[in-house]
Amino acid sequence: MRPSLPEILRSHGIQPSAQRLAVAAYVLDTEAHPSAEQVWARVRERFPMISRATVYNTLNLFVEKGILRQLALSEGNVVFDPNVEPHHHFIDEATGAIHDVPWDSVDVRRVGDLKGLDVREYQVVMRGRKRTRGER
Amino acid sequence: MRPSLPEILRSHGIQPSAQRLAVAAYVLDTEAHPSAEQVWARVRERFPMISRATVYNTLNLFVEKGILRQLALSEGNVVFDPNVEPHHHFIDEATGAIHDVPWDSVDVRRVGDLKGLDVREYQVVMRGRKRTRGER
DNA sequence: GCCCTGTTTAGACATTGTCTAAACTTAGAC
DNA sequence: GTCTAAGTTTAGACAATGTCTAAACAGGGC
Repeated sequence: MRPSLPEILRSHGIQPSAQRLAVAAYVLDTEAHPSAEQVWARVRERFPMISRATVYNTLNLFVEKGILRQLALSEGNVVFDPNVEPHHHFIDEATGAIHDVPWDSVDVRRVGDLKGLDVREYQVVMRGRKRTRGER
Repeated sequence: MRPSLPEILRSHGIQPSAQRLAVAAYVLDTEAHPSAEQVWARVRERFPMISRATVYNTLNLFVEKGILRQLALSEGNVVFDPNVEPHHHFIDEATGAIHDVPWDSVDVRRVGDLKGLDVREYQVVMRGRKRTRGER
């Protein structure tokens, strides 16, 4: 069973507040990889008085505390991902949608062998189209 | 021997002009992965009357015509790369510098096997530090 | 020379994000 | 319950990056 939102925040050193919970409720439970403006729009539906600055502050705080990851994959789109475990990304060229790809479904080798480079983390970024229907 | 700049532009369907050549002279011959503003600053040193809009137009045109690639790797930084062949990227966390990594120096397998995804292109994005001295 | 087409320009505008100072809320001490 | 200090939120100003527009400006073909 998943810990409650206030527990998740507290366990990462974040003091819960109504605004932070509202942001967390949306952003920790989406696969949509939303931008900051999209998060603001969504949260405002249920919490119309929340300010833009608070949403930005909160997202940055969550990233800093490690419950969210910030991604910049396609041009000019910074986006948030609640999946902080290592994984890859697939970008649908038709729609721009970003999908997570499980770590184990791709083999990457020899990354550690690059001379002169101390690679601390990596991911494969893929671009293409989602297949229609069940082909493959 | 490398074709002259006007030939490169023409062979990609771009009509050469003084401004386009000035942008090309810098951006096609750098490994620095500059942003649009950096390109503007650099080009202006030798060509002080060039406008910002022209630099943006020209870079977008070059990307569209395939002599330049646009990258968005680290947060909020859109950057240009004259290397349009497949290759990977390494981002130095200390400096933010982006380095090209040759395609063959990393093995990636099973990318084609992902079900539901038709992957048309991919790259490995690595983050870490450059090693000091000759270790490894 | 004169058109026509394509290019360049300055500045207005849009979008995304940060900063500031004041107002507000909370937790804990009393 | 009240007080205070610390932390949080707010609106709006500001900054950085990028696009758009309308006018000015080549340059080639006639």
